[in-house]
Amino acid sequence: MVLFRLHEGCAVLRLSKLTDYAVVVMARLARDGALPEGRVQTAPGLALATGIAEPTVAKVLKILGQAGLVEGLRGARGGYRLTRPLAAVPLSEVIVAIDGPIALTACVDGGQGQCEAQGICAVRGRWDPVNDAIRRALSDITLADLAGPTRCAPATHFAQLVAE
Amino acid sequence: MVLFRLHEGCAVLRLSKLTDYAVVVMARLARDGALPEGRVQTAPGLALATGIAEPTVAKVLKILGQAGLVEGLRGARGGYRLTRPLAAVPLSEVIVAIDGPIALTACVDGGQGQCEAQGICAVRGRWDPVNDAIRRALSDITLADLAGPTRCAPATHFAQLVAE
DNA sequence: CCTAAATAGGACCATGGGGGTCCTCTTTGA
DNA sequence: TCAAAGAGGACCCCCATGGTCCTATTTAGG
Repeated sequence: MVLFRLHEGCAVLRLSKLTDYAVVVMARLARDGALPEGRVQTAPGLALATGIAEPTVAKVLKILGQAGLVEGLRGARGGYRLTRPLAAVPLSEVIVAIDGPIALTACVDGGQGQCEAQGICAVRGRWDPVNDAIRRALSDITLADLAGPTRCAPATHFAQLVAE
Repeated sequence: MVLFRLHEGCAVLRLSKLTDYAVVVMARLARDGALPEGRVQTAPGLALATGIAEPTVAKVLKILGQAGLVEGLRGARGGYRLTRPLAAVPLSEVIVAIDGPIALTACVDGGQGQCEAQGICAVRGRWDPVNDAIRRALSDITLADLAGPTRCAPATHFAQLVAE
């Protein structure tokens, strides 16, 4: 399972800040019409719109681009746009793009040889139902469910704004 | 959601090592008959049985004791025993005991005033379905599901054993 | 009554992974 | 030809976690 701490020390599950940013940035792209075949939005512009630092926005967009979740157009008048509408992007895909595969323990899928060789790990394999449940929950929710019809800012960055 | 990294860098969701240890230690308590009203098991003994460092085992047991998941008996011939059978302990309770409340973002439950004051966070509140789904998944699985009938070692510690 | 064994409850420190920034190269429209 | 923008890295700092240790308290047993 993923526990999101977000530095408030109140939550066990951690969602990486970058994933939080990614959701916000993609929601902003959708809001501004940067949809497939639509007009693009620049990283500096998205930084201004969301309040997230520009280098960070650029970093997130590059990662999302590698994962195919956004399309980057280079050169002057370049920018980014979504490759799919938000409703077609499960949250799990964003998490995987930013943080990697979703699993609770290292005892998943791979690593069988190790555990069996030692023969002391009876827990091995039993985390699978948990992992599956988590993955399913994350796959059933799309970015359209998270992004409201209006503008938004990341929860984490918001805390920074308040603190300043 | 909770992502368990476990230092292999392959998983997005992170489960804290201490939680991993807690599951293993509690499973060992059950295996050795340290059930409610049963005989107790000492921290040093559990350390030997599980291969986890003794100070770490002691720390985990103290935390579990504060959460009421185990009962500690002081003095000579003292030790720990479970307060409930494993089948009555949802995984979520162990996670909460070790890491704190389970939630994906800080935008949950509390913090309403902040977000509304700023008026820029449209995502707020929309994480709730995700959080609920995760909590539900973690609550539906008990330690009995994770702990096999035989002995076990934590996945993380196991990796250390292999590496050495 | 005294001692040993064990828990309770802290303080304390090191480390590594993530967040964040910056630099260079490439592409492309005007 | 130039400026704007993405692509792809390298790089650094911070702090949360994991791990250890110390002291006080409790208690069985001789």
